[in-house]
Amino acid sequence: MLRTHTCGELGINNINQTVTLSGWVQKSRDLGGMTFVDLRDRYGITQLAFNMEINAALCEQARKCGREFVLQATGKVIERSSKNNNMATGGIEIEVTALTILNAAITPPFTIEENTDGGDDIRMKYRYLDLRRANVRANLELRHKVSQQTRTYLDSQSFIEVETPVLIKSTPEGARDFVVPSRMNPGEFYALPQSPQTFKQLLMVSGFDRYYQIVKCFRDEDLRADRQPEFTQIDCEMSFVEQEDILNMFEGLVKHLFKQVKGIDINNLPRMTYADAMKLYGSDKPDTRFAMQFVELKPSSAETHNYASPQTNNNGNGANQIDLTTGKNFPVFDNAGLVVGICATGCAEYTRKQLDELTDFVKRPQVGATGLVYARVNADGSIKSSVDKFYDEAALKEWATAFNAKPGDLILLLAGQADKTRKALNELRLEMGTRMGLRDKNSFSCLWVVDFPLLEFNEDENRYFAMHHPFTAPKPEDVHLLNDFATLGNVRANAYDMVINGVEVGGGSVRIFDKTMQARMFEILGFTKEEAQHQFGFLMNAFEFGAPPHAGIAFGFDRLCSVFGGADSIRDFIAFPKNNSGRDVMIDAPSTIDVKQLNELAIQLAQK
RNA sequence: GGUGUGGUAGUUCAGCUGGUUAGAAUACCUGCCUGUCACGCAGGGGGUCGCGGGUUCGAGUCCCGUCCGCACCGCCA
Repeated sequence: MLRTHTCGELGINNINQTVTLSGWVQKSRDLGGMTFVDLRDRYGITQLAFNMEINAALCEQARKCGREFVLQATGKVIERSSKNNNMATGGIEIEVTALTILNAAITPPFTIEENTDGGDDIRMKYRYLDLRRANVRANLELRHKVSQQTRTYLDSQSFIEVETPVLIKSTPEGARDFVVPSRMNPGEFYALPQSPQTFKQLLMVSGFDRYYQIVKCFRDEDLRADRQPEFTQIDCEMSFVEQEDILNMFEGLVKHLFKQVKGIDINNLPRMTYADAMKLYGSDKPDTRFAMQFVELKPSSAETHNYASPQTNNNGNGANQIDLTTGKNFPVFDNAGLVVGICATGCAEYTRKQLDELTDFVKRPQVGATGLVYARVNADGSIKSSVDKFYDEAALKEWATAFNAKPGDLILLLAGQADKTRKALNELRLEMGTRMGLRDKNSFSCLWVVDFPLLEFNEDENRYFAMHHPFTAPKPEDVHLLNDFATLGNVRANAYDMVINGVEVGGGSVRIFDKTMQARMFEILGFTKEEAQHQFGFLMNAFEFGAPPHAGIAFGFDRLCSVFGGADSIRDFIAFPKNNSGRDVMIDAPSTIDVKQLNELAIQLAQK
């Protein structure tokens, strides 16, 4: 062993021991007569002390060691004459008697510190140096803990981990596949799995009634801060269960993880229907760390959108919807499919500039609103709005009542086509939450969103797509709606998402396990019998051999880790992530391959 | 495919309506310094202003094109 201890463990109790440490030079401070070197490894930093009077040659040697040199130092643990209470080992230092330079290093392109001076680009190019930084290392340690505790919990619940293949078959539904050419079968391709979905269902048919796998999945779609082309799922499936069993089992997993990894006890997860989530938050993944729920003002010509009436409303007070009948023909509102707003507590003092910023925010193409109407509730109870011309004091007072707005509050309203307006208000709500400091990284609000629609209509292709995936079972009470094209959009599924702090961390469904129903689903999704047989025949065949009722869920493991770590981006929870364009800038992938390889694969590149 | 934003020293950035020799901090190098821990002090080196074209007496700055980073929209069953 090249060390007796790590750089993070020595303290006042080790005084007078002779130890050997190995690690990297974090920093060296040359004071002339003496030199201090901070030696770093995974576990911490320990100060090495060199003194010209004690050993001049050694001190000279220490001076030559630059940042990131790899050293082995032997010496005596001594108590510091001036202690540093900011570091774990700050009470002691090593009076070095022997020093070996195990390896020299050139100067790194950025500082290896928590607050590095390096930008994202250069950090990714030298990711192996970036990973030396304590906070990035801590993220990977967190990831390790989450995976260990996931295995501990699922093992305790009799789940077994089964590996499924990575080279599988391409299917047209869902995300774009990454494909891999087959040398032995010229002209044919494997696909990398978007998820092990069909395999885990086949494992249910095989009788492995509790399966899980922490598994890499691949989707060839554009990236985001929270989306990578290869990512990791906690993939789970159970037999002989109903939706309720899944929700309880995996609520248990999340509670276990919060307790073991973060030391936090979380309450039972509330359940919100998809319809309520859309109506109250304009999103199927609401950030419930703060309320600020939507309140609808009903214009005379409101279009109908049958989101179920919510059980809760704004802070439990006020009406969630009031008639906008006292208006004096404010055309924007009168012609809108939906007038909906939020109440920002204590924001009545917002300046003109701030309100203009908010208006610009909602008018960005990514948000897409055409304008923003505000109403301030002044300290004396009077109301000043941007539409005073159209609405009298009495009408505005009705609004304030609907929003349960108190003096000092600010009401923000958007109007337009219903779905787009809800979506835009969702963005505004999150922006206000951020501005008002209501989205604390260290507080966690978890919930289940349930009763998703089974199908989603795509106007471009003029057909229905599975909102979750084609193996999701409709709610039994809605099955009759499948018989009429006009009511397909109203069919609800036994599908559920887990949402933490506005992040969809997991989702799943009760599956179809009946061949006839599965065939019917493929038919609704526009598959011919032949296509369905060709692509998913193996699954429907399996269903003929005694498939048990089953259901499952998959968690986005990288996202779960980033939520636990309080970060918006998943990249720093992945050791070697891809950049925005799907490139690994460190190894410079993807890359071209030579003609010989292409010939072996019987592939000819298209001429540009 | 689209929108926004950025690209200037090793690194992070400043650089106004175009106008002397492009700056700061930090890092790096040299010297001094015996209790530092963001050590201090003195000095020094370091630039294809992403790339290509254009306007102009003159371009880091203006225009056009292009490449790249980041964030977002579309997309992500």
